[in-house]
Amino acid sequence: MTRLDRSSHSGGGHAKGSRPLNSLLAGHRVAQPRSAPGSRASVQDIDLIDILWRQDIDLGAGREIFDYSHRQKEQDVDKDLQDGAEQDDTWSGEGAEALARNLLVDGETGESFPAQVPGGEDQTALSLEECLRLLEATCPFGENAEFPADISSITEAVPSESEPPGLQNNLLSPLLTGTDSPFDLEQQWQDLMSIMEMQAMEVNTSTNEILYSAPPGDPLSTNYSLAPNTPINQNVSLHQASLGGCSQDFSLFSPEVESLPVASGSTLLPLVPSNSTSLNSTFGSTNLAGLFFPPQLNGTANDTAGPELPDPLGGLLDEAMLDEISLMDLAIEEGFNPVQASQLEEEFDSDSGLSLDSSHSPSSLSSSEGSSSSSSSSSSSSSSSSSSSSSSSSSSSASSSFSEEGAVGYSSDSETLDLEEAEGAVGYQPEYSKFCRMSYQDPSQLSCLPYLEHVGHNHTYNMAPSALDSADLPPPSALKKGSKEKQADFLDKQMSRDEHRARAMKIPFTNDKIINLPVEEFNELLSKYQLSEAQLSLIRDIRRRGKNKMAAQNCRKRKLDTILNLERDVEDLQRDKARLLREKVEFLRSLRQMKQKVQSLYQEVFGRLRDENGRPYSPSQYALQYAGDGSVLLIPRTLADQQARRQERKPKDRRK
DNA sequence: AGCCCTTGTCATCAC
DNA sequence: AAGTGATGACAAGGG
Repeated sequence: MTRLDRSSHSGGGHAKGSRPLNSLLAGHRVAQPRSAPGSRASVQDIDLIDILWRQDIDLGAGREIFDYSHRQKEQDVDKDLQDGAEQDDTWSGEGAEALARNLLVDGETGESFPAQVPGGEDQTALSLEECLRLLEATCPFGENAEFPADISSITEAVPSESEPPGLQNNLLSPLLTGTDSPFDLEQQWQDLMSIMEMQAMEVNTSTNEILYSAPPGDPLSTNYSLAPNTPINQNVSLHQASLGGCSQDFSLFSPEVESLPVASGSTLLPLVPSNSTSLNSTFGSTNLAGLFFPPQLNGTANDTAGPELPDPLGGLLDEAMLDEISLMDLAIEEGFNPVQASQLEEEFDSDSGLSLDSSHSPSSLSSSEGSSSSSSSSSSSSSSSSSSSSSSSSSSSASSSFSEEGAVGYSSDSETLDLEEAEGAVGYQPEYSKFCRMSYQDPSQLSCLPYLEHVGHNHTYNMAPSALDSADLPPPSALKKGSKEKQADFLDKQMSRDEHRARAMKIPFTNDKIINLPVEEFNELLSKYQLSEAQLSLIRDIRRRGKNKMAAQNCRKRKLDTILNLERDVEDLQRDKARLLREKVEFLRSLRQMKQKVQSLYQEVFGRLRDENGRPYSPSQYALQYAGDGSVLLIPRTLADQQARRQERKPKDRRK
């Protein structure tokens, strides 16, 4: 099924695609007087297509396009395409033919109605079920529908006889203004279109269906056209949407617009409307204007304006549209990939923790530690909290849990040691190596540190010689070859400056104790020995430096954790945003479909109604109204207008 | 030799 | 007030 096929069905189909509008219009004017009463057709004569025709008429397209006689010429589309001049004649003939077929033409709107079916009431109530059945029966949008090959025909057909001359070209205007849109918007929109396609949302199908049946002013369709390959339209719509208040005036789904793409964007430019009122003018003949347009849009409707039944979905759509646009923009900005997002969504659906505090964030995981700590047996006795942390973070964050550095005491709740793998996968080498080195600070951990680790970069000045002896023993081969002197040199190199100083000052206990003992025990230790002032001073410096060293390491770890957590938070937010965008698009699509059904139902029901004389009701004089109990009432338009105004005021009052 | 990274250290502040 | 942690800044060592 091609877009072309579908398009024909809606407005295009009626226009029989290629029929030049000027010819259609001319023919119409000649053959179809504004009022052609007297012609009657029974309900039986009305086939589903007829109903759809009327629907399309109500959609606001020029009635010429939808003339009944026109429909009969559907099969001649190809021929019409080939010979436009001939179509003028054909059209004239069709108009006459329409009259001959006893079509009733609305005096104001020019809509043609199959006349007459006995039994009609001013107040006609139909069950909702019945209406739905009718709707299903009329299920429009045949797959084989034809798309108007000549876009100009559509655009030309837009202006109808009932429209003010100056407004005849306005139907497409909002969309055509897209030529003014910045290129980036166009590009973004195209990107978005591709995204939509990737999501396999069947957007094209649903959209096209709507496109060719929905009234041009349908707010829903207006801003959410997902049909691809319509750069101009898309561009405009996005642009307009960004303008907020103007968004409602545009109809991306309007048949005219959708049919634009291939044909000619340039030719459509002249049709740009001057203001939003043009829409109402365009749709003046439709009784759906009120139903499918936000009330405010109907404010300037002329006498022939359609019923002003409030659109129950209008308000929702308005907000939704704007939000949607913004979301789309965001998504585009960030290169939202729906496919990836969907995949990730499942994986991270529940994971949207945004805590930036490394100490609390589940993401603050010590991956490097996991690897390094395991090798370095990092966690000392004081590394209390680390072990308890069961972070779920599988992310690549190399955030380190300081649990192994018990002495340091930095441990985040979320810290986990199972990040080793994740980090390795990520390849965050700097941190990894860093953490490996960091973990040795706790003397108790040194026993597990790889020997080469210290050889390469030994800053364990505060390590007690005894600890170094056990932890930093050279490889067996070295021991075999090395003499005691070599060992001494090696150990000497392994000692930190403070250790050297302590040895030089003949401090009677290890730096490890000096640094890690609690204050009370430390003081007890000092009291046990007779130490000089120099020794005491050195010991205090060693303790201070040792603690500060660990503090610095922790500080650096925290800093890295924070950065990593922030990065992951950004990723999570992007995923969430993508998911929300997808959901919103889905909701909007559903809403659009519902609106379409309601619209079709309205047309179907209204088209079948007949007064006591068997004549159809004029859309300009009557309107259908949904009752609270599910029934549908036929009420005078004046009454409907009043009610619509009332409902229009309510929201305003609420705002106040 | 210069750059970058890691680590230690100091100074300072806050608790 | 002392002890300790946190952190910016600087310097040294190593790749």
